[in-house]
Formats: sequence, C-alpha cells, structure tokens
Amino acid sequence: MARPISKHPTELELEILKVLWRQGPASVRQVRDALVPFRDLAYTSVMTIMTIMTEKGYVQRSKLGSGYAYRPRIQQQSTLRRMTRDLVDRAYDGSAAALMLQLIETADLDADELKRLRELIDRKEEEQS
Amino acid sequence: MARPISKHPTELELEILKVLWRQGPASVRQVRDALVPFRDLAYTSVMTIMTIMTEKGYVQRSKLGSGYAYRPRIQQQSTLRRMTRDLVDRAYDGSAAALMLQLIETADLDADELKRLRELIDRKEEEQS
DNA sequence: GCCGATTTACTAATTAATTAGATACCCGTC
DNA sequence: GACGGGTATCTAATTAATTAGTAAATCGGC
Repeated sequence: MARPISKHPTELELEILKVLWRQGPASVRQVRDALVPFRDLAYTSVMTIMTIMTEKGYVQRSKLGSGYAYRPRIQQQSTLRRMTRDLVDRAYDGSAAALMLQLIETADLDADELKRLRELIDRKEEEQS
Repeated sequence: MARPISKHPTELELEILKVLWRQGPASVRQVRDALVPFRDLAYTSVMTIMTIMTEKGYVQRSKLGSGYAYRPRIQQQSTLRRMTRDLVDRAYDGSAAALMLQLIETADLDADELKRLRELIDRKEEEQS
C-alpha cells in the first residue's frame, strides 16, 4: 500500500556503484570526492546512501583503519543487463528488437560503430545457423 | 533537499499511458478495466494517478458525459526515446553503442530479427555515405 | 425535480529517496 | 592517556509514489 522499493539502484546509488566499479574498494570519503565535481553532496549524505546500499546488499563493507572500505557486491554487467531488461519489459513490451530499432533510428551512431555492429550481427547469425 | 520528481512517467503512469496510446481517449473506468487483469487497483487509485498525470501534463482531460475523457499529451515514440536516452546516459555513460552491444549479446534475438536488423544497418550505412 | 448510480474531489496513510546536522566513537599522535 | 581529526550512527525533515476510503458533485432516468 505504499511506495515499493526500487528494483534497481536509484540514480544516486548507481553513481556510487559506478565509482566503485571504476576505482575498486573505496572509503566514503573517496567516493564523495569522486562525486563532488558532478554532484555536491555533504559527506554524511553519501554516508547515508552507502549505509542503505549496504543494507540492500549492493555493497559490502569491511573494517579498514578508522572506517570501512566499501566494495560492490553486484557486478556492472549484470546490473546493466537487469536495468536494460526492465526498460525493455516496461516500455517496449518485452521486445528487445523494438528497442534496437529505436536506437538505430535515433541514436546517431557513427559509421564506425555501425560497421562494428554489423560485424557483430554477422557473427551472431553464424552462431545461430 | 527531498525526493525529486521523476523525469519520466513512473511505472504505473506508463501502464496507463500505454492503455491510452493503444485505445485512444478513455475514461478512468475504461483505463481501470484494461489494467485490472494485470494489476488489481481500486477505481479511486487509478483516478488519483490520472489526476496527478493531468497535473504533470502527461494527459489532458475534457468533459464527456458525467465525467472526463483522458487522452495522452505525450507521444509514445518520444517518451520511449527519452526513457531510453536516460538509461543510456545514466548506465552506459552516454554510449548507445554500448547498450546495443549488450542487447545483441544477451537479448537472444531470433534469426529473423537479426536479419531485419542487419538490413536496417545496411540502409543506415548507405544513408551516411 | 428527486433518486440513484457513477464520477470526481478531498483526505489519509505509508514507505522510499534525498539531504544533512548533531552527536558519538575510534584511532593515532604527542 | 588526553586531544583532535576523521568516521560512523542516529535523528530529522521533506517530497514523491502508491493505494484507497469517504464525501461531494453530477447526470440521466422516471
């Protein structure tokens, strides 16, 4: 009867995860320093979110010096896959092909990207036959 | 300093929009009837959301008989594009190509879809050259 | 014109998300 | 071993999102 918990990392949680994925295990301070240029947050705000993330199982913490080192417990690949899958299901009625069409039509990929994409599809087609 | 309003239609709002996109202008009752098989909501719950959607500008209502007819004010295409763009920005650091790779690798498209996709890319490549 | 059904408006309750201050705790240094 | 700087915990406030009940308005039929 109330707001259900988000199925995925929220906007800010994802930003924090991206820092951890990029830099490996880090303290709250390190994460905060990495975020601050884009998003000016108080130290305790980042702390609060990271505590929640620990409770949610997104990150794991282990004692290190005076504080903790935080590291991701979910992988980037699988997280992006889940988020993408969710968009496909909710917005494109489960059709990944529909999303792909949309991307090709609107996402102005450059020639190089198109070429690589085609090669990939060729490879996939061979795999399937 | 508090939860910012969602940049996109929320889960339920999108469900409602999908009904309106599919069926055209509809009453709250009609929308509710369409939703109920998947999501059992009280009439007034749907009403509440649709009122909020009116305030947000997602839908527009006009008097019809005893109540209102609601119709979308945002288009499906552009809404999906915005939502997709947002995922690309937030999760794939702005790289549509990265998302596309992910889809091709994991989304088990069938042979037919792959073929159509390749044709589309061929066409795009010609356009660009 | 009244009555009942339908529809809308108002009210309410709950929890997640976001932001951050105040306070308590811990650890190394002098 | 006291102090100080950093770190963590607790508390707090705000708003969006979700769900739905109650009361009020409205409209058509008799």
